[in-house]
Amino acid sequence: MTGSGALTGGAAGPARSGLRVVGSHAERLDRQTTAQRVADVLRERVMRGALRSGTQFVEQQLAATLGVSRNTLREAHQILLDERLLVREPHRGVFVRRLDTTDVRDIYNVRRLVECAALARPAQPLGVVEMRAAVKQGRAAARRHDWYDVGTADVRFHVAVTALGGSDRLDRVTRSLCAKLRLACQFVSDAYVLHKPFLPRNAGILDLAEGGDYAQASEALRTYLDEAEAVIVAAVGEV
Amino acid sequence: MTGSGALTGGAAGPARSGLRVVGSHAERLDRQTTAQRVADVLRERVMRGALRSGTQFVEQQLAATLGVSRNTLREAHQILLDERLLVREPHRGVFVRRLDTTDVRDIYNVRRLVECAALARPAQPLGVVEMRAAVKQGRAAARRHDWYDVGTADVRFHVAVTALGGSDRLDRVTRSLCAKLRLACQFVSDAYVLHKPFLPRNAGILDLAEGGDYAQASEALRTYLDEAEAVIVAAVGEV
DNA sequence: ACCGGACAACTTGTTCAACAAGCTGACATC
DNA sequence: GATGTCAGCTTGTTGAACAAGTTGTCCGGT
Repeated sequence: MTGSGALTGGAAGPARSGLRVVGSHAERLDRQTTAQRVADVLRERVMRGALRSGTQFVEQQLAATLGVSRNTLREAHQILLDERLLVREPHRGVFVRRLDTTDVRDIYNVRRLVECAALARPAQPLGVVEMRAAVKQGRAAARRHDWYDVGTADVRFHVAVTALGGSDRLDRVTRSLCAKLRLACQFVSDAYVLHKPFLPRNAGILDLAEGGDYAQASEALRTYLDEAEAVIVAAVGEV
Repeated sequence: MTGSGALTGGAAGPARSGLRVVGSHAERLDRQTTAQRVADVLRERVMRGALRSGTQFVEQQLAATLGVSRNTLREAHQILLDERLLVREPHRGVFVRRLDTTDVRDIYNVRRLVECAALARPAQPLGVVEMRAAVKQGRAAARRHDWYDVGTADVRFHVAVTALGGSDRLDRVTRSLCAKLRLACQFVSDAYVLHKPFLPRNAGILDLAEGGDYAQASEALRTYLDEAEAVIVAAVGEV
């Protein structure tokens, strides 16, 4: 161990101290393996756009700078490979995934199906409080002109919408799709254009949901997704 | 390398010879890494029920019998871990996942959403030929009393249904959920009870779809899923 | 008989060094 | 200009080693 300490990334996650009320039947302790932490660090870098689409992860070099062994790094790669943030070309290397317009359209098709269904017939209406928190976080980030954080808040909002449906698995789908979409965000010339218009939209959807008008909220969400798709498809298409 | 040859699994996949028309922008060659092949072998064993839910994968021993190194085996584990067929308890080991009734219900919720939507408004109606092939395969397997293969055909049928929707990502979701459900099948006392009643159901859904009555086909599918859920929940619940 | 602590055996977590397999680009050849 | 060869580099895989953590056992104290 070189002790470079490159792994002391950021916050390890929300609300993690002492004993946890175990969700259903999951991990007992939140201790993470090194490979998972490495994956977290790399995921964050990729989503922030620090590693552009298409750049290669060179094992030896990356392992050295992160202060972990090549084997451990490879385990981390496998995690991100499965999340489809990276792709592996045998004997050539792993690369940050490139999304094309087909990918973006497919992702939005799935999001329309999943999110709109959850919002139209919510199984856990109490989830709106999380939506509200996300809107608040987004506004605060916008005031700071921290567009990455605006994006994070947006993801949080849409995961919250999905959570209304009460399915852990669908939550994971939305989270994963939003993460992948961030790969495409780097093609939008400036983040301002990408995120700003969608803040009031989320707020509008929240209002409708809080008013109990889920049908109309779901419609508004569909419009949101259509427009977001158009923006990103345009950005990706002109590369 | 011990040369035990334990990895020479089964068919590497369908329709793979010579040059392929590259799907969209994916792998150029179908060459697999050793870890992937190991993962394939283990996945097959788990789904066949050869490794019961809860059994531990002991690394040293398993690596030896498979004729691969511990590191490679760990990469394979990571793949199956990502697919959530296995769970890891830090410093204790990886285990074949155990599904509870909550899991089963959630899985069927997602399947209802995804499959019924695809069948109700098919984007690629030509996909029915694959559905038909799956029904045929299922009947043939039933005549042979090969209930595992009946299950495989059933998965194929429902993936085909999902494929009508035209979304690669949703296909993967269905495939993954069906794989996980197989973990629960071992709790059904005999496979006959589990699979036999659903053969004619699939055939009925196929008839409706071929007749162009997608709305009613979708309804029939929903009924199918409701009943299948009940059977498996009952089996898992009484353990 | 019950409790808690020390301890040994074992498994997983991680690293390291080495070599085999396969890709890439440069150079030589026709 | 097209093709073949070769060296250099990166990834794929292995085996051995040690650190860290878990589990069960033994033992003395009460």
